[in-house]
Amino acid sequence: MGRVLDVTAGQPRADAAPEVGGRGVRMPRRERREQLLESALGVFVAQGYHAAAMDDIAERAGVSKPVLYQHFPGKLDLYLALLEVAADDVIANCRDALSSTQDNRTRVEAAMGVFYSYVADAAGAFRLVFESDLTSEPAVRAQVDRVTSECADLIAAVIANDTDLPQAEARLLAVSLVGMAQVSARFWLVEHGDDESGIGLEVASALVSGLAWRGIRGYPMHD
Amino acid sequence: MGRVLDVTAGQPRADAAPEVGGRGVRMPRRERREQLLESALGVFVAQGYHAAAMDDIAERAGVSKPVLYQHFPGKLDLYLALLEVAADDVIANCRDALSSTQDNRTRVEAAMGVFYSYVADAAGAFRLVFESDLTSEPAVRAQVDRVTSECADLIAAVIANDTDLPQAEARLLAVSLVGMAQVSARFWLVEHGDDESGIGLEVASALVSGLAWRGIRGYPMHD
DNA sequence: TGCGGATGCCGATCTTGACGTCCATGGGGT
DNA sequence: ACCCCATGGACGTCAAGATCGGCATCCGCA
Repeated sequence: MGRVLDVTAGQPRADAAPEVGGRGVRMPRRERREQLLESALGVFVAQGYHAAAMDDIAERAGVSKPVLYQHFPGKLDLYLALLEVAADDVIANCRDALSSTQDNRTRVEAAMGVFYSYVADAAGAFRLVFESDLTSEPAVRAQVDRVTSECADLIAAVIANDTDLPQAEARLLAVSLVGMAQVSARFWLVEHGDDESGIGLEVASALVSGLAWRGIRGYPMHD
Repeated sequence: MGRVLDVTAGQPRADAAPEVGGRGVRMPRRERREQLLESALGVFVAQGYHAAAMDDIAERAGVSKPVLYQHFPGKLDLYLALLEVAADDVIANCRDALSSTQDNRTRVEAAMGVFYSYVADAAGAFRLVFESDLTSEPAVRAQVDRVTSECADLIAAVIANDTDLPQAEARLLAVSLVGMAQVSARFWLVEHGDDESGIGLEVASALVSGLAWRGIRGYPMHD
C-alpha cells in the first residue's frame, strides 16, 4: 500500500548539474568529504533524516554508495557531523552578537537578527536543529538542546548580571526569549520568507526585537 | 551493528498490568478502540513514531496485531488520530483561556498556563505536537503547524482588536508569544518538571507571563 | 611508446527489521 | 454438544542501510 513519504518530490533536483566532480572523477579526500557533506545537507534539509536515503545522498554527490561509506561509518555519523556544525554555528553567532555591544537593547536586536539570518540562510541548516526528526536519538537530542541551552546561558548571564533575578529565573526568561526568536523566525520564513510583498527580514526581526526588549527591559536593575 | 534507538527503555513498562481487558478478552468495539488509542499514545510518546513498532502497541494493549489493524488501517492513521486529538485539545484550551476574561493581562496568564499545563500533563501528548519525528509527512506537518497557527490567530485577533498594528504584524507578535510559551514550557519540564526543589509550574508560568505581558502591553492602544 | 600491475570506484547483492496479512484454535450461543 | 467466528502465532514482502567481484584508469618501466 502506498505509504510512501514522497513529500518534497516535485522540486527541481540538482541532478542535472551534480555540483563539481561528477561521476567517476578522482578527487582529493578532503575536498570530496566537503562535497559529500554539502550534498548530504541538501538531502537531509529537503527530506528529513528518515526519508533521506543514502542512495539519494550518493547520487546527489555524483558518487556511488561505497565511497560514501568510505568517508562516514554510517548514516547517523553523517547526520551528526552536519548537525554539530549547524549547532556550533548559531551558538557562535549568538555569542558574537551579545559581545558586540554593551547596550542591552542593541544586544537583543543583534541576537534576534542571528536567529532570523540563520533561518533565512539558503542552505537551510537550521532545519537540522529546529526541525529534526531524529530527536529520539540521544546524541541528536543533545545537539538540538545544546543550541537552546547554550544560547540561553549566554543571555541569562547578561540578565543575571544586570538584574537581581535568581540564576534559575534568569535562565527561564532567557529560554523564553530564545523560543520567541526561533519560533517566530521559522514562521516568518514560511509566511514571508520568499515573498517580497510580505514582511521583510529586517522588519520582522525588529518587530520581535521590540517585543522582547519591552518585555525584558522592565526588570529591576541591580545597583 | 547496534544502531538501536533504545532510548527510554529503562522505564517501568506497564506490561505487568495491561490496563483492563487483557489477552483474549472480548470487549465492545468502542471501548477497545479507546484502549488501543491510549496504549498507542503511551508508546508513541515514549519512543517516537519511527522507533515505535505496531507490535509494541498491540502488546501494551494486550491484543494481537490483527486486532489493531481491524481498528486502524495503518500506523500512520493511528498516529494521526492521536495527533489530531492532541492538537484540538490545546487549541480549544487556548481559545477558552482567551475568552475566559476581558482583561488582557489575565488573558496572557491564562494562555501561558494552558501551555504549561499541556506540557506537564502526565500522558505527554504534547510530545506528538512539539516533538514529532514525522514532520516530513505533510499531514503531520499540517497538524503540528495548525497548533501554532491557530493559537496565534486567536491571540492576534485580540492584539489587532486592541491596537493599531496591521494584521500581519499582530500575527507575528502572536506567534512570538506562542513560541515563548511552548519552548519555555518544554525546557521548564526538562529542568524542573519532576523536581520539587526547582521552579514550580505556577511560578514558571507566572514568570514567563510577566515577560510576555511587559512585552505586549506597551503597544499603542487604538481609540 | 607499449605494456603490466595496482588502485580505487561502480553495479549488484545481502541482510535486517518492521509493516501488514493468513491457517489453526478456543470460547460462546443455541 | 455442535457450529461459528473472533483471535493470535506465524508468515510474506519490501524498503533501505551496509557490503563484495568486475573494470576502468593511471603510473612506472623497458
